[in-house]
Amino acid sequence: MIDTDIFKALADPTRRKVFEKLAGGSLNASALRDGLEISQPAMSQHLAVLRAAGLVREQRQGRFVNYEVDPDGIASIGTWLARYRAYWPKRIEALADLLKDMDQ
Amino acid sequence: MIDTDIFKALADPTRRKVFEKLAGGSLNASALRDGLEISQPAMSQHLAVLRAAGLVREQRQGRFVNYEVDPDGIASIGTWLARYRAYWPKRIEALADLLKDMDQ
DNA sequence: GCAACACATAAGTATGTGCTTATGTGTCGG
DNA sequence: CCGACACATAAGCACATACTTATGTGTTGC
Repeated sequence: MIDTDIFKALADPTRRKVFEKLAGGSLNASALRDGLEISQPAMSQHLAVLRAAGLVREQRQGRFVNYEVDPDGIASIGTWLARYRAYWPKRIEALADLLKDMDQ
Repeated sequence: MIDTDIFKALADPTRRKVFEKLAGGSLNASALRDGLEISQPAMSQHLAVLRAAGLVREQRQGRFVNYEVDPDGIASIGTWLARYRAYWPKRIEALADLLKDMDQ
């Protein structure tokens, strides 16, 4: 299950913080570290998990590796969530149609 | 973090299957078992996790306990996902406004 | 009342996860 | 070239998780 990897990846608070940082723009592994109190290997491992889940993608630039949000991961969550649209507040049932568009 | 509980709960494939079953309508713990090869205690424990995460709510009926999807849990995921709307396909950027409505 | 039922909880165990320290791989500047 | 740098990987360890078997709690029908 690809969903398993995605949800597992997001189940860790540190990884969600990293992901949120990347949502603000592309950053390399070192830049991602400051603010968060985390060792270099730990960050590297977290990024590997996010990458394997399809939530993040990397782009080598010399000796730096730039990470950015992978829209495919976000889209997967959207698709999963769309299956339960019956339980979203009624006001936004129009959402269903929009999500259907997204699947194509 | 409430998000941690939600993502952890959904990271388990069995729990996602249970949740999907409940999305089809309210069911008691025994009814949830058939189809899935899972012991009674294991199901009970999974339901406790889903309940603690706010994804599911229970309703005692005599000696049965009826479970159903809790819309609050679904809404929480929607709210989380809304923060990354910049990375959704452009076509559904209108989604952002709809999600904003949901927060109230 | 009491046996069968529906479910929860306790305790033990195997496996998974996230960290650590140590080391490896590739790149850059002088 | 070579030392400093940016990052990945390996191995070990503490703790969490998902299961098991056994037992507890409350409800129902006879």
